[in-house]
Amino acid sequence: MAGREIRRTFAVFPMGSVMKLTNFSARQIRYYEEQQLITPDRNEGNHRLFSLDDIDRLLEIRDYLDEGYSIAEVRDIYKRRKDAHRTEDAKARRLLRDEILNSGPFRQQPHKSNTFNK
DNA sequence: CTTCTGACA
DNA sequence: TGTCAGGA
Repeated sequence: MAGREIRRTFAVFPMGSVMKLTNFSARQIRYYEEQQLITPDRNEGNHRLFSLDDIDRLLEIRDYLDEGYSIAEVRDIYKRRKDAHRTEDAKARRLLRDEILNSGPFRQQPHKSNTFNK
């Protein structure tokens, strides 16, 4: 996580900007934070600071809402999305681990009982 | 002036 | 969800 990545997660936008960019009221934005849909940072004065990722998510939430989904349903959508991403991640790690274990200096010697004949 | 939390006449 | 209070 560096370079391009940190820029999307770097929180710098104040409430007022996010309100204009998303057309949501401060009340709604704070509520979505309570629902764990976004996780803005805070500055020295306890004022929220939003990242581009936060804004993207809010715009996405607006789309779901416009499509008729309830906030509870949107919350579930992200929960499922995260779970799917996790199992996918675990799968990738297992494959990588097996790859490392079965090649190079960590290669496991296939133990044959008959190394003589043949 | 902007944003924050808590509360609901 | 809106809105008002009282503070930072």
